[in-house]
Amino acid sequence: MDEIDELLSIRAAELYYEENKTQDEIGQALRLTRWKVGRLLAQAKQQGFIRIEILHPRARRLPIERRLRDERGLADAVVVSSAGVTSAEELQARTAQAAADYLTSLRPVPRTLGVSWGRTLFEISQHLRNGWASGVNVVQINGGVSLNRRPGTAAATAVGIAQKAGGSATLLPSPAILERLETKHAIEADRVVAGVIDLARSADAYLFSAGAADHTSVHVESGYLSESDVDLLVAKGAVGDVVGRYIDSDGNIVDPALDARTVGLTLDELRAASLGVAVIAGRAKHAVADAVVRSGLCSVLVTDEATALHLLDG
Amino acid sequence: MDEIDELLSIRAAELYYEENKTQDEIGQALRLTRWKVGRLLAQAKQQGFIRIEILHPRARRLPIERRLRDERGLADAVVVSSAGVTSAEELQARTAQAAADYLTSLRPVPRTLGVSWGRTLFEISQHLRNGWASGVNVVQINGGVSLNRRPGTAAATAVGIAQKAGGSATLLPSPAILERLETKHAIEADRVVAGVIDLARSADAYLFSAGAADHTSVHVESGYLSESDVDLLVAKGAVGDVVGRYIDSDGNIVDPALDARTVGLTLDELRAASLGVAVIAGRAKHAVADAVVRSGLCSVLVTDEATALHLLDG
DNA sequence: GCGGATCGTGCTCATATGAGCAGCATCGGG
DNA sequence: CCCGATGCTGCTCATATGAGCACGATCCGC
Repeated sequence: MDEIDELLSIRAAELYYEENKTQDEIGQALRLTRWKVGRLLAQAKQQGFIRIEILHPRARRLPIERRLRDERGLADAVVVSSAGVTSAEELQARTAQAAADYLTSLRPVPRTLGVSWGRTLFEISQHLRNGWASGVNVVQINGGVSLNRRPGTAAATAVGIAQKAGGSATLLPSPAILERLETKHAIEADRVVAGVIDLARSADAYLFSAGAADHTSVHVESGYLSESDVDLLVAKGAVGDVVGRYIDSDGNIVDPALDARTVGLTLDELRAASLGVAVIAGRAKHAVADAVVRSGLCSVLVTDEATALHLLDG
Repeated sequence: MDEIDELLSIRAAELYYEENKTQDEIGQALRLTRWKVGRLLAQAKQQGFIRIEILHPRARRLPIERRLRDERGLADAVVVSSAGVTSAEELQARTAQAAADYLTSLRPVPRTLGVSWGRTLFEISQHLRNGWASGVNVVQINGGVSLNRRPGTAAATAVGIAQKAGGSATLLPSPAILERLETKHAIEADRVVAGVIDLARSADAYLFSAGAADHTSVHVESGYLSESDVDLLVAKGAVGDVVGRYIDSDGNIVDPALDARTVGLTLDELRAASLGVAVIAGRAKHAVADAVVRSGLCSVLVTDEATALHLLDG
């Protein structure tokens, strides 16, 4: 397109989009035929001079979702728009809302839903509406008794999701990570715990998030790991955790010994699931999100625009 | 619009604008009639959920131009888009380009064009194309012999504009501001000077900018005023200058004594012109721009989006 | 200078969209 | 409980837009 056509296409776009003239009227104004105007507008669009944004907290970015499906092999993806977002909290809220919406629209409705816990999951539970489904049994897929602060959020999350669906929750009565391997084996040998884990393995769908490998992690907050433990994991290449298990950028377990002391579904079990919905948002989680998607830990990803673009460009 | 319709309108907008589906297809996807979809889209637009931007250095904001004409009584207005502008220089360049475009498209082509001088005018002269008009006589409307730095830009501006139009330039051989009133009278009495000013009074159109009342002013740079002179003018309420004459926010002369020593057209002569094009852009000039428009110094304004919005909101 | 290839143009025709209207549901006052 | 007012729905019809095509201009190699 030459200079003169480029300028004309801008003039045409102004009249078309800002003054909502018809292409015919624009043609008269600029002394062009309406077909020429149509072509100019098409070119302006195609060259990216026209930017159309949907400004709404619930807005999604369908073209990016499509690319995630096509280029990253995901079964499905939900990407919330970052347009107009000012704080990390707002982004987190939008993503949680989108995850809640996705869960609500799932067909067939899962009879058993395995869930992890953490800030993201808790927020999703709060964004779900009463009656989002009926008769869903929610089961925890990893250990989650908080040790110090915010006791019970893990339980509150699962129970909240279940109650709002008019179903029941099955809690995993175990710490996330145990200090000694023997204790972990003993806990797993417990009839109740073993039963819950079996139930978790049989879930129709899983909903989980991922944590960044830094000091803000819920595992540090909950007392399962110390800040220096996390530093050590980072030194070994950890980018974050999924259901309490720390992985590197290829999705491999960073510290097998630690992993062996972690209660709940293994990552391979999660990978084998037919429907695993990961909800991961925010700048801090770009690296984990990448690892999760690359290593096939989820089949569905709910995320924000910036994280999605990171996955696609990287 | 209730919550559910709002959400639907967002979903519809996503499919319509991002996936370019037809309203009918969207209807099928969302189980709505195509009329409902059309109404949802109209609502989304009307409620401002859809934002269409034209991203191009030459893009204008026609709705704002219309408001300037309607609400501020201008005969015409040109507002350049600020979208994607990163520096003040870029904004200045866009505005100068727009002014050059406006001048080029002026019908009837002015036979005599009165111009001021300064950074903005110089930039406009550079953005004009060779042959932008034919046979325009350009005449300076205020004194403009630079005293120290950048000698000759005032002359270069007028000559440049004239040459590119295949016409001639008539320079006003006088300083902008004289130190003594007597000298000013003497200069004005000079046959050549008086002739130029008479010619300037008879111009068909005027093109001028405005300066901010601060130390970056060309009058300081050129040595006509000291920094403390400007401080004094500001203390008296000056917001900026037009053709070397400092005005307050109502467009009144701030310092009549200084004004009497300033050579060139008076503001009242400028106000009486049938076509006066003011080109004013940038954050620093919001206040002068306001004064110029309020007091009717120009009939046409070329400016940037932010300045225009300032004029409309204030 | 000639003939083919290429491109842009303005048409025809099919499709998509918007305006306006009659029918129906919903709501609140009598 | 009834009835008119209100607002939403899905239609008809007019208009705006897009797809595809035939024509003529322009460019380039021979």
